[in-house]
Amino acid sequence: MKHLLFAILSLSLSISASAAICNQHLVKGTPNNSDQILCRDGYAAGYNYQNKVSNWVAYHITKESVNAFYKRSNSFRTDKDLPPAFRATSSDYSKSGYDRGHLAPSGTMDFSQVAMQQSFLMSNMAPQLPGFNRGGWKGLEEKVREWANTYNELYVVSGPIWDGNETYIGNGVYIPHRFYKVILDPTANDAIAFILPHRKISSSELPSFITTVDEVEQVTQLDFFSALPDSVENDIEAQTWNMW
DNA sequence: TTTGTTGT
Repeated sequence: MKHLLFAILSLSLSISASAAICNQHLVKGTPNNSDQILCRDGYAAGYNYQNKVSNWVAYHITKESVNAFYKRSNSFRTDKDLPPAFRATSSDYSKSGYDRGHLAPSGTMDFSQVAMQQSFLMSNMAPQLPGFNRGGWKGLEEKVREWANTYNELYVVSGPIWDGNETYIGNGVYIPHRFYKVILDPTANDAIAFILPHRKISSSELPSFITTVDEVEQVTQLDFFSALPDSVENDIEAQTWNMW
């Protein structure tokens, strides 16, 4: 009986702990329910069973979190929290010509060893061309870490844009034609958004991909920052933060 | 590289 009570207590504690972790990243709103929401220390993800890639990953970062770092593990792991039929695996990507590109970046999730390791779950990956992943995509995330230093605290949501005629690698991992990133400064209530074409891009091209949160919502059918008061949400989503 | 990967 003691053991049973202990088991129930631990289970409820672990459930409330993971809900609390999700709450931290989703406090400004959940973009949509997707097929399954995954809660990690460094980010929350809305996973797409059909495409085997997350529709969105959301992460709250601070000046402190981006300035702490653990050594990159490079240990990519299948996400066992997903039903087996819908899991992407490293072998899907192997010899495909595409990188296992992080949606929530390792370099931003490395404030603890656990958070860094969780960034290597395959549910946080999308097929990305090397010239994209190691070029402009990486450059934009470096910019995000700089902005976290400048503005103290940010909410970021990032993911693929699906247009319905993608091809796939391996056992059905779909290749996005475009990717988005939306960034909110909760202190000043300012936002900026990017839509990046999935091709080789350099960091110097990034300013040409700036757009509004409204535009990203239109092409993804997601709803960002819905927990903000409507007037604030409408205002920030229609303009671009002059931060570049 | 306080980063991002693949292939041997």
